[in-house]
Amino acid sequence: MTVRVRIAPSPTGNLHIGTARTAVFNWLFARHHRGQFYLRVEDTDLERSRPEYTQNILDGLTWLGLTWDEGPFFQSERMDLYRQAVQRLLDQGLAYHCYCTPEELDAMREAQKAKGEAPRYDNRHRNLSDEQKAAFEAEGRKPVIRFKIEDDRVISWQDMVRGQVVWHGKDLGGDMVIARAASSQEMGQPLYNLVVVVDDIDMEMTHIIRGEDHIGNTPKQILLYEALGAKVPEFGHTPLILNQTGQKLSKRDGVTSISDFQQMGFIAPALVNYMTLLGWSPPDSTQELFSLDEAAQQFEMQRVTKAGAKFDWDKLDWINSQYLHAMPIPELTDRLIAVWQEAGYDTESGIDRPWLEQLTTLLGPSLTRLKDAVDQAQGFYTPTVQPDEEATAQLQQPGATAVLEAIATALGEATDFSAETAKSLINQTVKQQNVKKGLVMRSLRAGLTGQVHGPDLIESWLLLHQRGWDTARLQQSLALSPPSA
RNA sequence: GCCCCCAUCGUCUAGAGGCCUAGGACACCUCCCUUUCACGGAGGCGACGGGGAUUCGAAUUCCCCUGGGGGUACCA
Repeated sequence: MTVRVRIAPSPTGNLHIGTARTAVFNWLFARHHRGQFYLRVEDTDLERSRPEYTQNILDGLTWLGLTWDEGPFFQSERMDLYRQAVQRLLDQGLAYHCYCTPEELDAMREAQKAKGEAPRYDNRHRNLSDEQKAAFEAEGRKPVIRFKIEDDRVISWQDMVRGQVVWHGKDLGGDMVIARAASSQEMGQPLYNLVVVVDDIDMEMTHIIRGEDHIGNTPKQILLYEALGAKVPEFGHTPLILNQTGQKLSKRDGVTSISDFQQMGFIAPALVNYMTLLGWSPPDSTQELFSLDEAAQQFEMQRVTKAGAKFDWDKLDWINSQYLHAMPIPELTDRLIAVWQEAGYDTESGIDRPWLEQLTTLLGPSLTRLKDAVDQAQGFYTPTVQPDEEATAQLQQPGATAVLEAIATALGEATDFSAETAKSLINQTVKQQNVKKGLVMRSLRAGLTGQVHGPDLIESWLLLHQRGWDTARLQQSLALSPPSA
């Protein structure tokens, strides 16, 4: 039998990292078993669903590389199917019209709570007579449709990650609403639990892998599978991604949507790698860096953890940096050019590809996120220097001015310029000024870049020289430093 | 409140009765590399929530407690 799984996001927000992680597990499971991965957009809540969110979700999954084999299907386009199923349940006497008002239900639940009981629907309209129904209709009440859940039912399943799970019918909150209120002739909008089951049956899903927050829906859905005469699929409830305080990660926790991570400079393979590690580890658990395809080969639900995992920015950063550092220079250059252009840097005038690749080579090892390249490259896209506090202090050091003057002079006399030239200029200055090399290096860095920290000085100098900015910068820094004695 | 789930270093995890003096990774600390910063390399710090039970032997099995989380809609 072909394995068939799905990701079923609701377009009520951007692609959430929790949803994406569920998608990762489903994708890996499908690939591992050479099965099919479906994408279904659960947009039955017309009030909250928005097309731009759907787009964001599709874009996000694509960006992550979680390609789907079938879909996207839209539930909003499949309403007839759901209504037919509801009608069937009605016809079979497994569902019925309930005329309770929201106010009545609230009052009932309040009373139950006050008595220390679990709030639930007490099935009061399960056996209404025709007269009673007529009376409610006459009042203008519009009924919802409820599916019968027997209190004494025991529902259990073998969960792919949790083992045997058992629920009792009485804990399911009473007969459940499967269609919203509407006049009894029309039938209201079908609701989540019903719709999901109808689709999963129709699409022949074999395994349902979803977040643990859905575990309470599973017994209700199993009852619906039975009522609709369908085979019950396997279920696997994955642990949730938690915030710093250990609660389910939600939009209120700040950055949680995939597009935000993308925006911040994380790259897809790194993010997906990290999400996979949040709740799963390969058989060789010392291996932490792997591609989606590598993970798919080894993926098994048995290795999915049961406990929730706190989201850890440090680890994500580390993984992202590993990918960035391992990326071939041409590719990294392309990505950085995009980032620089977005930051408003002119990557074209007076610049050639080799220069860009050299700069990328210089900066690459210090990048954690692509966006880091904006700050780090700033000095290479600005003709002038603005020495910061530390650099200014360095320029005030005894002998610093003389050193810069000497280098500026020698630089003016140099005919060609290479790493060797730069090194010999430095050594020459050390001898000529009779100072420590450290003074020359630090002063030169301060004078050239305006900072006391940064990437390799010689390489930086080469890059600046190619732009023709080094001499002017030295002069500029000289103007700020005290005259040499 | 009620129901369900979970419980190993600060964090992510390995561990399916002896291989555990509990392994790896992130973070942190030290050293090396580097006359800067970072990268890289080598070390270090650091955990089985508590109590019973089973067993020759328990991080691993069972029970209780404690703690944490999820759910409890005419949302998904």
